[in-house]
Amino acid sequence: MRTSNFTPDLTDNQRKVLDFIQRFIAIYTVPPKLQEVAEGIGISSRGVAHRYVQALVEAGYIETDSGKHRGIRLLKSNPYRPESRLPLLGEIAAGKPIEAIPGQDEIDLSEFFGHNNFAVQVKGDSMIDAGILDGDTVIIEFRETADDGDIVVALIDENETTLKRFKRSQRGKYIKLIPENSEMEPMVYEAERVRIQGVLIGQLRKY
Amino acid sequence: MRTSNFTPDLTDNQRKVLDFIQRFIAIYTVPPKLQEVAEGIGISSRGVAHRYVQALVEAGYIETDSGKHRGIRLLKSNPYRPESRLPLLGEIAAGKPIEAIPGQDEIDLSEFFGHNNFAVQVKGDSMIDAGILDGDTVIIEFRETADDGDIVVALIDENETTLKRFKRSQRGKYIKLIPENSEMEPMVYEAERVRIQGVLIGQLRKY
DNA sequence: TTGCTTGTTCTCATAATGTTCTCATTATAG
DNA sequence: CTATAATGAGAACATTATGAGAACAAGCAA
Repeated sequence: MRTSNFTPDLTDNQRKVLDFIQRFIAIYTVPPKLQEVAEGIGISSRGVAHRYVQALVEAGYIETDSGKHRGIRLLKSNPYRPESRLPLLGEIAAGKPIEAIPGQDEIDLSEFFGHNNFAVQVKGDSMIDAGILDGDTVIIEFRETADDGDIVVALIDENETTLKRFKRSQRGKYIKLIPENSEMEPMVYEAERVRIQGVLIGQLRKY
Repeated sequence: MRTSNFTPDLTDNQRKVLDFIQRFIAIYTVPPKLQEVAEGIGISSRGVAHRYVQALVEAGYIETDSGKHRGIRLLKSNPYRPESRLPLLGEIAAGKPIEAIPGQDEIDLSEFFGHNNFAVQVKGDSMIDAGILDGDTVIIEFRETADDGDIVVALIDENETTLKRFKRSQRGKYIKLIPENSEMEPMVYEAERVRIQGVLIGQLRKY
């Protein structure tokens, strides 16, 4: 519970409130309202929460937009920034223990969270040979164009949506949508019938 | 890019509306009308929906083609989405356009970033039937015990590390490490020779 | 065109939130 | 012990945010 900030000018509870506000913002991206602050530190009075918040204002840790809902602003940077990186420990199944390779590298998932991205849950086995199983979640970048070989979310006849590998015919008149499953056949459509909704940029699965 | 030092320029419901509009466009490819916005956030008044939409216009998030039906255009996406969550659009590949999953409209990846987790890059095809391909990244929770059926990172003879499905023999004297690849055979070791380093909790792939 | 739908502008109410108090209780220093 | 600071509850009030719906204008389709 010890943090790097040593703040002797705050009481324990004021410290607790500041801590809560920082964590709240990290999680929800918006500051808490007084009711939430109160609950966050285990009391029931908005008035008391307000008193703590004012103390933090006077101590110079935060500002408030007086009257506005969720009007708290942090003045110093938030130590609880959400993490989107993980230590990457090296390749597995090689001859050495994992521990022998200290975390010198990390993997950054922030590109998964871009503004035009969304996640879709996959139903069915049509992409099983590409390692995309029924129930997996795929991450799609919202785009209207794709390159040959991309895996795309395609809308057919403004009606049916599928995840397939994309290929254009030589003159661009037809579009071939190729399942990655040896038991299924590629489908060919006139280009006008197919609209790209997005391109696969990632895939993930929770166990 | 989102920092912590700001007061939200949108109220809770205004954010909800922005979120709804983005999701609506992703699903139906056209912007919603006010009636749909109203229903989308659980109110019945077109007038109120209009007020929210106007607030978003003034905040610079959207534009409207004044008077036109479905005249909303997105300008910038909302910065209020935490970097560990993605909008989740529902299941793909069924016969219909993507539908939202009721009750669950985003996926949260924050559990991937726990302190005891690390990422490992997979080498080889031994888990290919489980949809884990060569080059994939798996997310491991650092643990020393596992249950039967878990996929684990196991260290054999303090020397060799592999990713396999874990199974204990009835008396616990032996441990079977099962590859998910029909061309490979399970391996059996005396329990002392195998040490669990972690358990698979997630898997991801970048394209 | 006609008739219906949709967007826009209002007013009126109500709920939710921030703010300021008073009063009581607990912890702590001296 | 007493004095003081810190804490908690909650009432009362002001302001902000929200919701319903009427009335009218503008778009849209048959």
